[in-house]
Amino acid sequence: MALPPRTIERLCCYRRSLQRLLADGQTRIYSHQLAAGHDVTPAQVRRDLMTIRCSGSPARGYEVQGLLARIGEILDPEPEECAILLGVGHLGRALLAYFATQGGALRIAAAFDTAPDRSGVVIHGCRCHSFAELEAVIAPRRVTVALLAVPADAAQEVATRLVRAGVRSIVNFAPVQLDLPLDVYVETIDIAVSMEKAAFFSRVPSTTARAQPPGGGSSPHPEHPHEAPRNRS
Amino acid sequence: MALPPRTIERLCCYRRSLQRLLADGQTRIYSHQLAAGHDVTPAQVRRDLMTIRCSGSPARGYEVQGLLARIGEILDPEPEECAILLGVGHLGRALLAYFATQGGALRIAAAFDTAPDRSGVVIHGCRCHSFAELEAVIAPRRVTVALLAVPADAAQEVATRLVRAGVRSIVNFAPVQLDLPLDVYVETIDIAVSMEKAAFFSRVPSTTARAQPPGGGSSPHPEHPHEAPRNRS
DNA sequence: AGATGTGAAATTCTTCACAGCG
DNA sequence: CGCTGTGAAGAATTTCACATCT
Repeated sequence: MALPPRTIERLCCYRRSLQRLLADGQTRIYSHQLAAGHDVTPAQVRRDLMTIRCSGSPARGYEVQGLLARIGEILDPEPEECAILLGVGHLGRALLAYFATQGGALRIAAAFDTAPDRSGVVIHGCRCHSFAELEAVIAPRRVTVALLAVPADAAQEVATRLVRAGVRSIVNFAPVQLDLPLDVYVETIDIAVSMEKAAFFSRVPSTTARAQPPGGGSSPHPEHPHEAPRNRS
Repeated sequence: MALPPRTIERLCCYRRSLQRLLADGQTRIYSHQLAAGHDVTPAQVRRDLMTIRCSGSPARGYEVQGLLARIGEILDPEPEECAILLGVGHLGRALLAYFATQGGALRIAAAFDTAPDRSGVVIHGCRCHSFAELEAVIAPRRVTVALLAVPADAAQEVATRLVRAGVRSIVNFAPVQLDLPLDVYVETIDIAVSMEKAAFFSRVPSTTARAQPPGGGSSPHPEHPHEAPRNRS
């Protein structure tokens, strides 16, 4: 089944909440509870869960474990899948530190950098290789995702080489648009853009202001009073 | 004028290209050229530029400087505006390093951390303070954006305090949903989610496959053959 | 009463398609 | 021509609203 991109994103988020909930011993949850933690409407949660064919009971809500199992079926990589990191500068090291502790299902199996003094060393539990070894190191592995944290002017070249080596999906931290085959998925995380956006919306409080119940007066019957998320774009 | 969030995001990206172009001495550009570098259709570019009331000439395209000036009017912060950084761990330092060199218009004026050995030092040109000094340090400044790079379990507390101190906009790197007043803009950058999404779409090549010209045969007249972006979600 | 499940409506965003200009 | 500017169409996404269950 083909799932909408937005739904996938939300499922990732729901899952984190659900895992925490399960750890805390909560076994059931209502759509509005899950919605509250994620700036979405309960209707959105129900729709998302419906989309992945999860169902709950009006009396008891959804089973936390059931949701986690189903979301896991969709999101979990196969056990042998792994990620690699390209570029072990400040950002690369931060990523290694982050995934060394808080890491999800996908582990960073290897890192690569041009600087000779970064080759061979182990940083936050991850072995760092020279770029020359790229193909050799990833060939025997099943590398699903590459984290591209190299300088902007090297990003395209490295990305092209990654794809030639078989990588199907790239999380790109370089502030450039990568030109790659259509069947390669690219998710760009552009911190400067996020910051500019944030600065802009701190001045102009977001176009998509939540639609107030139209008409000036007090609407006599606000029906479901609890269906309102935050208003962020 | 209220601009759609997606348009704002694209304007940030266009601007970077345009700045590079200008530096290279190019004075004019057509919508399809700008589109090519950003995975959007020329129609989208024209629509975006129309939305911000830029116009070009059919013969010569758009003036690069004119576009930059207009985009600047929209995106540029006022000169005294600045950003602050919360949390000087691995990620925080990476952010400081990044903005020390490649920084845009908004400078990081100060950083904060709980660790005593990080107080008072200057990292990548940015002075690091103790959290106790937060209000005192930011009070005389006009802090528009806060970069929140503290551990997940501290994020909510710090965010609340930031808002109380007058911050209107937060770029949140912690993998938690912040509960804040509606008028505070929050942009969450969740690397784990991005990676899970990337892993998923490496397996399931994206719902929104670009619509092939329907009907099996060769369409006799594919009209504008050059209006096709990448297909990423 | 308060949930879920879900067609249908609404909204947001993108693309089409073409008039008009140079 | 090939490009801009743009109304109108089309997609994607979200929300409404209500039948239904417990």
